[in-house]
Amino acid sequence: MSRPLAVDRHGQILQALEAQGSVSVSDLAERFNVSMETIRRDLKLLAEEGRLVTVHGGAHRLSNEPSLSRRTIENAEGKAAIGRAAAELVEDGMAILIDSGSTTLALAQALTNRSDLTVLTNSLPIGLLLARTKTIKTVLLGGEIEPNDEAAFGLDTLDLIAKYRVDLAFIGAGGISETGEFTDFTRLAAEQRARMAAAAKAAYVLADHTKFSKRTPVPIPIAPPIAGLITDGLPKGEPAAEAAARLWPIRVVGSKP
Amino acid sequence: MSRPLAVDRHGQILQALEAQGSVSVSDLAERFNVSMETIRRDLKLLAEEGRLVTVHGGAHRLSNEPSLSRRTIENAEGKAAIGRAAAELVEDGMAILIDSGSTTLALAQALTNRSDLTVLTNSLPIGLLLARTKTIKTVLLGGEIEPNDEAAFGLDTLDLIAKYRVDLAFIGAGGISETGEFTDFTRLAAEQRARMAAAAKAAYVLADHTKFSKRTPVPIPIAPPIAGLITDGLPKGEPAAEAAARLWPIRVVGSKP
DNA sequence: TCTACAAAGCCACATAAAGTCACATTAAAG
DNA sequence: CTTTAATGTGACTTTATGTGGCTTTGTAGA
Repeated sequence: MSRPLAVDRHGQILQALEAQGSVSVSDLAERFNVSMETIRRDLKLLAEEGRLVTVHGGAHRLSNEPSLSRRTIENAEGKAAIGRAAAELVEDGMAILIDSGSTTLALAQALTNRSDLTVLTNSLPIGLLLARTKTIKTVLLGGEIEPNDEAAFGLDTLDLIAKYRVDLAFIGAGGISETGEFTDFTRLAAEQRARMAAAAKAAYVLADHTKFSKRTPVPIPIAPPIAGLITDGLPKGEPAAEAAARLWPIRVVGSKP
Repeated sequence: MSRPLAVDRHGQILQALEAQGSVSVSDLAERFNVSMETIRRDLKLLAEEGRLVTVHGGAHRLSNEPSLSRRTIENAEGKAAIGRAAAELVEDGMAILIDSGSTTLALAQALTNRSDLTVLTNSLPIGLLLARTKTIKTVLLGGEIEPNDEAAFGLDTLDLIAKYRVDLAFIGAGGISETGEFTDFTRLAAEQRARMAAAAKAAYVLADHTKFSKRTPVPIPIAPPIAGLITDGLPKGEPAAEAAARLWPIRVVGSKP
């Protein structure tokens, strides 16, 4: 009777976690025929490596909870200021496009008391929020839903974007590179944001100051007629901020170092 | 015997809240098979985190209360029974299409613990609910958002429907005519539901017993290969119910007069 | 508007399951 | 055969949940 190696068990725990979102100590103990204490030690170890979080009775994956809801809270005031500033650019009668993300959600929030607008978005929370105003015509750009973003991406979304022309587009970004370019997590998301910008007469990128210290792998191939970047602060001494300042017109709202 | 994790319950409570706008203590206690006291403690905890507000009898989300929530509560048990019955028809690996509406939302609720499914829907609450499971691939059929339905309708939506073929479709209806036909409020919605049914190998209509006494102007031009109607009761003496019984295969779940 | 009654809420206590820690035991490696 | 890392065991603590008595709230009928 060969006992399975501990490493195998760790791998399988993570796999189960990926599949189910959460695991219980007692289930795992039964499954691997080891004591609950052993499982607890496994989970504690994996938790220290930052691969899961332990809870009473078991563990659940970390990426699960702090998706959009947590991000929304992060630097809420800064994002709200950006949202208000962006909303001022929107005139009655315009058709605009709003990308997914917590910063762009702040823009949608700032638009809720407006009327006579047409808003296109791939974000479900933004779509719901604006549709409920009943005064803003809202078009949802469909596609495959990305759970972390709570927004649609994919071929269908690209198709739909191509069918519309809008006055303004407000784009988000995953991060900003040392060269001042906007970057994203995936090739698809980057391409999609670029197409959104291209569908508008003028496109603004909304990014709060925390983005300047974030690096994500794929540059967004955004076309030149970008109207500018709206942010709540340019961190001094941050190369990404200085490079971006040379590259794009920047509007700083509120006051962050 | 492993007790389900408390955190999972919290997550699901928040999900249900997002989808329905409000939840009741007694429903949740039944759903999770725990005492009402436990649910109260959960809600109190979540309320302290600022993720919901508790009210007498349950909780509701903080932001704006949606028009959908009220309808969801109307005959909630009947709709839940229909949802569970419909969920049993869905097998692992299937691609299905779920129409918008409070009854179809109950189906989505019943599917939240499933995996290896692809779900297409034009409903924003259903899309959000299922995407958050992370185990169900969700495609949102975009288009213009109808605020009352919180769902997409229009040319774009029809285009997208045409691009897919699914195993099963679950369709809602605004009412049922004296001739037993399903009817809807607008020409567009009726056409769209018919196209949804046509995109599936088999289509079921989900309608609770209250629909038999509702009349809406536009018949849904649904094609013959409809697999049947799932309802929670056929009101006796109601001409619409008797006509429908002659027209379609009907499955009655639960027990309503 | 007032009253009565059922449902919901609250609190204190009981209990079972989960967690922690120290120490014993086992199995594999040198 | 010893060493060492992993695992099991048992005593004790903490947490989660349930239960019963009592209070509060909502609502329907007088």
